Amino acid sequence: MRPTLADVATRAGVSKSLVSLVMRDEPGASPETRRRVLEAAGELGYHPDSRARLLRSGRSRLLGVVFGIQHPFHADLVTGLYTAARETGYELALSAVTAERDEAAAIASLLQDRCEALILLGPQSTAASLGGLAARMPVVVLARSVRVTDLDVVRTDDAEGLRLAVDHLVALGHSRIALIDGGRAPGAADRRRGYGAAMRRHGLTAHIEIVPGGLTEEDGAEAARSLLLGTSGPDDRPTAVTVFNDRCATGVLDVFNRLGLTGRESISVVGFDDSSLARLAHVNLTTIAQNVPEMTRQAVDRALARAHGTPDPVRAAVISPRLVIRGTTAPPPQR
Amino acid sequence: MRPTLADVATRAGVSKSLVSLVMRDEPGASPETRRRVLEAAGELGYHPDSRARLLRSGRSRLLGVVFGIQHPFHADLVTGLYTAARETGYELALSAVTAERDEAAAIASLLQDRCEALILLGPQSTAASLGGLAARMPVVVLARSVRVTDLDVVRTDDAEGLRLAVDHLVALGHSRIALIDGGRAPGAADRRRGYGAAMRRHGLTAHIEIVPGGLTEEDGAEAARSLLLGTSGPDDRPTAVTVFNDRCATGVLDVFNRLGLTGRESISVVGFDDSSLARLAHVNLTTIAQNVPEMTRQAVDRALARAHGTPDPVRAAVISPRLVIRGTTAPPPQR
DNA sequence: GTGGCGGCCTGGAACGTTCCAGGATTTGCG
DNA sequence: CGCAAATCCTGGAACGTTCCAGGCCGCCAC
Repeated sequence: MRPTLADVATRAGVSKSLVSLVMRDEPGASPETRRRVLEAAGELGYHPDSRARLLRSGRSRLLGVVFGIQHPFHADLVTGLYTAARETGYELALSAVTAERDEAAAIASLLQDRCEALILLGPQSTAASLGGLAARMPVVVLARSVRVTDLDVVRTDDAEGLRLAVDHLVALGHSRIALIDGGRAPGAADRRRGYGAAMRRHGLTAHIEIVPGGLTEEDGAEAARSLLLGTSGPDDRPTAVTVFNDRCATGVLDVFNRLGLTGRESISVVGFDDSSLARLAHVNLTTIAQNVPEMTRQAVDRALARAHGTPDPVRAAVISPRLVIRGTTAPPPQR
Repeated sequence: MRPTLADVATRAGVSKSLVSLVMRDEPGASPETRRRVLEAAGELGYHPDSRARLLRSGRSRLLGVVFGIQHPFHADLVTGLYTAARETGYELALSAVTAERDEAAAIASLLQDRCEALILLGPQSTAASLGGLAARMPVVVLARSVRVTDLDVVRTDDAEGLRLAVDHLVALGHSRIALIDGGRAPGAADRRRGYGAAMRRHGLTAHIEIVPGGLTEEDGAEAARSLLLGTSGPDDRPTAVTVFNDRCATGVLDVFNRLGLTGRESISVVGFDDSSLARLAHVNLTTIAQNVPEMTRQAVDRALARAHGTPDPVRAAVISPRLVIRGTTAPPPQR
């Protein structure tokens, strides 16, 4: 049986209450007893039982997080959430969405844990069901835009991201710039809009070309092939392409490399996310970086504010992304 | 305030105990009252408080899982664990290791949750500290071999995996087969051993070549470059390479593709893990598949057996891997 | 001296559940 | 018809914490 407060108390020769004080680092115990209590706890290998602790204190100091375990960018976000939460003294309760465990199941399992708030990473649920959830407890949606009241949204300014990408490519001298799209993925619609607007602003309306893509390497590879398919040669193709996300962009790059598109045939590629993937030296992908530390900090802050009954009056935080120039973009080849 | 058992009880005009029975689906209530209770619970939006429930019942029905959030293969394992756990009626409590949150912190946070057992994915801790942990609670180590009593180990037969890889390459006609190594990573030592043994068995002792590598794409890319560096041409190189894991192998492939190593210069590549990465059509990596469903099922079963005081007498489950032939291996080019 | 105050400590009542012992009421059966 | 068994239900004691109301002591100021 695991040791309890009472065991530590008898061992140290004090009362349960005092041990409780010491474990929580609260004032009210002399340095000497404090030392004795900690020693006893150590010897017994005592760890406070969070269940009992939370049951009694009413507040769980727990933040529920729903994320997609196969999604590398979610890994970056969870990493950020952990550090943001640590500063506030809250713990994270993770619940993963997998191929065989849907979002509803992931959320349901957190509901039993009495989290004080829920942070959902790029959720797929309908606006209606998110609304229903938000009516029952504080909810923050991260990395997806959703028009529902009673919940906070923290997301990147996707349109601006694509403006940055297009501006960069135009500045390098490109005009035939295609977009490989994310379909129904969170943020995809905004990125399409941003792409179209930026192209038009540069007077490149005629060169707008949107290729269906997706979130995975696979989708990127397919899109890259369909981009080249049926073109008669380098003159008949975009000289640059901006891609829905880094993962998809590596698929695109892979196809380009395999086909040996270098020199006169080379095509610039811009990704999105600045995931750890993009930073790898051999990939070295120019990309639009989402501001993960800022996003995760805001998500945690807003979740807690809502939990404490003082929600931020501005429901959506739209964070500016930033362009990271690496090796996959260059001036268009002379043809 | 969230409704409690007592609220439901008064609303339905019965005792707390009765409501408790009904909520747990236990016999002992008439169909009619059962209906009334469920109705009352529904109207109030009642959800049982798992904390109180677990506190009282002593058993948490919770399995702690420590995993590396940046590690794609761990994502596959967690997915398997979820489904394995569901069949047993247990829930998973996830705790991630991130760049800024080490394994000790991940474990400590689970200790507070009174999990009935801990499953550690490829842990980095020393054998000694694992032993200390195992003395205090049931522990299963997954995907790493560790010589410690009082804990279960579930792992792939790494040596056999490399034997499969080498046999396959030899059958194709290769003799100059190099290994790109995983260094100190879990399983790496066994894979080195298996590689050496298989090469010797085929009389290829002279061709044994071990290149330092690692777990990431980056490590793979570097190893690939160093493999080619200083060789005078195709005749001076291995014709095949077997790589520590899929992630590292994609780095290797990437460099090979970029350098345009095709036809007469092409080099076969075998990965390890059969992660979702390898299955992508454009990567199409020949690899050694770890049997994830079997490993995760065993891990959960052994964790529970240990938790219930009936540990499997055989402390280590060594699962056979299987060769998955895809597109990155072929007979050596005629030179 | 005595009152008061601050620092240190204790006892016991919650928190929301489960579990146990037993109280009614009905049913079964000789 | 009576007694046992079965069925349905209730009350209250746990589980391991936190929190509140106090108790004891020594010290200082008047």
